[in-house]
Amino acid sequence: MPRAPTTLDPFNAVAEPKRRRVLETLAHGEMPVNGLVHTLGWPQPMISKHLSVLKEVGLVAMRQKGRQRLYRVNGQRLKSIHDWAKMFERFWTHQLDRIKERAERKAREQSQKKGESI
Amino acid sequence: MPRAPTTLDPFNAVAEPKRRRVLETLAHGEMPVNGLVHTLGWPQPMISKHLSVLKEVGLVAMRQKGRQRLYRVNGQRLKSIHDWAKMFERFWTHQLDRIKERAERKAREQSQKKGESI
DNA sequence: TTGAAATATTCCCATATCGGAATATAGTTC
DNA sequence: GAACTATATTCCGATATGGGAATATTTCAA
Repeated sequence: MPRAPTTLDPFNAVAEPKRRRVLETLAHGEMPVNGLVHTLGWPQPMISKHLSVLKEVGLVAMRQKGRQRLYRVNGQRLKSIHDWAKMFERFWTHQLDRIKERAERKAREQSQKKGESI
Repeated sequence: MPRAPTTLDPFNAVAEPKRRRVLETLAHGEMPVNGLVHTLGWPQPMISKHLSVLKEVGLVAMRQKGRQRLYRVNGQRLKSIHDWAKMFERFWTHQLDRIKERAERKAREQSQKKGESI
């Protein structure tokens, strides 16, 4: 079984670093494809292909304006990633974890010393 | 060029749905490999392999206790995902966007009507 | 209608992946 | 040190991928 398709969900789509850069660029505001081409300096087909994936998973939305296609970030879909990560919030805010970690490190250093002296 | 390695960064590691489930399970607290095996009901080598990826990118940490290996979530690494997504926060909290979106939808409906009447 | 601009799609290929099965390794207990 | 427990690693094959190059499609303008 191969890896899950990039179009399976926002997590897979966002795994590709270049697609993250596209989103970051669009964070500045709605932009046509050529805007991204010039800002990022990548070949146009490459931009279009990445946009296609982002659009399929709903991370960006598009509207047509003349012969241009203006892409923009879709907040709701990005929120889903944010919400998922938020579920681990206590692991970086709670002071308790740092204390526990320090204790563990000390314990490890202790056993380390013991090992070295053998 | 194939897809970026899953061990490139937390984003790639977390793309795999099963690895997300492993992390969610570990959110309940430190747990040995067999704990995950019994909780998730997947083959042990599968759990070990996913843990290996998560560990390589630093999303989990491990400590040995007898013959068991206790895995736990690493908050700092998960925070990096949270922080990245947070950069788009205004796209789901800011009221302005919803207003703009509604205006755009209206405009689209308008041109839609025009098209239908032709 | 012909042309040009803006964007999307197709075809190709080298490659990392996930799962399954089997096996290897480390630590414990007797 | 033999048996056992807990976990990790290896080997395998099918598959979707991302980039490059070329090409197709859509839209406007003259």
